[in-house]
Amino acid sequence: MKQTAPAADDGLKLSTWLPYRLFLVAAQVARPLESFYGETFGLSQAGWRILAVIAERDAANAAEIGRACALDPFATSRGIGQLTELGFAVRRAGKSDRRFAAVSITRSGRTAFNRIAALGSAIEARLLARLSESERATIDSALTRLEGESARIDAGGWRTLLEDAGAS
Amino acid sequence: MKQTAPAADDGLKLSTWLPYRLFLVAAQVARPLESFYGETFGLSQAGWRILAVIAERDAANAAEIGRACALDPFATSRGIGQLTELGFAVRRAGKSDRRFAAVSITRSGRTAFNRIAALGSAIEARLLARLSESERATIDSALTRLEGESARIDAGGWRTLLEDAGAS
DNA sequence: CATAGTACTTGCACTATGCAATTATATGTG
DNA sequence: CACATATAATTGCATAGTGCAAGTACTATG
Repeated sequence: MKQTAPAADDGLKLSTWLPYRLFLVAAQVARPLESFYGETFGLSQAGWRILAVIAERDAANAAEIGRACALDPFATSRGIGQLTELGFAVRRAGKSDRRFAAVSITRSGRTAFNRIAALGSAIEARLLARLSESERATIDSALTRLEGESARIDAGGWRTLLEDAGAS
Repeated sequence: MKQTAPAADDGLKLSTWLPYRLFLVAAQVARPLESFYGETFGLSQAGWRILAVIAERDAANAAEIGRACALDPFATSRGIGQLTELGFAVRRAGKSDRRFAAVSITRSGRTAFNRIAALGSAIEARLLARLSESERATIDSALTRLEGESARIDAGGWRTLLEDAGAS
């Protein structure tokens, strides 16, 4: 009476499945960066992403920030809270409409950002060094399309995915 | 007395930084899959990854599983615990050395795996449809190198990264 | 000027995670 | 053969992160 079933199945192998491979690289590369800004500044992942956004976009409101770094409004609000506590950002009320926050990076926030960004650039350089010039170009253009398609997949939800697959 | 500093900085832009772009695609694509196996089977992310590993490798021990899906021993143990509670896996003691677990997928585990894998394959197909044949080949070979390099980056930690960058 | 709507925040319950300590087993040593 | 040491896996507990309901502050509209 055999209980287990090591038999034939759908051919999905984690190690060759594209989304998992992307995830693996992203996760492995994020870990050292995360422990750096965590240990050094007490910053969370959301905090770092928001810091990076307000470093290039002044007086952003919470919704803009959330969109730019794929965070929901709650996480965004908490991340901004963390940054203001650390003195890396300031919240002011919006100019015309005071419901909108106007979040700006501070001088010490920019200093922190530059230190983290240096590490981030070093990581990216290490990765890019493994690729030829033409590979970089291919990946750059392919990633743009994959970003778009993955956003649509996400927006559609799993029900849509099964319908589409069933209707083949 | 200007407190904020929207001035020049290190040129890191989140939206063009390779690790973030990989993360974005992986995260957006994982969300619908995650809500599918979460709602349908009450499976966590770790649970799904372990299920995928034991679907292709019978009688694996916890360390093997952890390595194969990049989970630490604690998360691995808990994931296996979840799978056994759901009836998707069984733990037995190792044959020669009883310290090693021998985790195997059950029939209902395989059924669940096949349903999730179908959705996973549909997602991958949606992504691949956006790429040409030659792009797929380029990305496949590039990802292999990026996986290796990111593993080294992770293993080295952030101190190593700064040393290397400083010694340029 | 009350009503509804928007942008954001907070509180609270729930979940996940990290790490110390524990269990069970195996192996080397006097 | 006892005993210290090592290894694989698990569990307990404190802490941190998340999701969602409700709340605050403001604006727009009939």
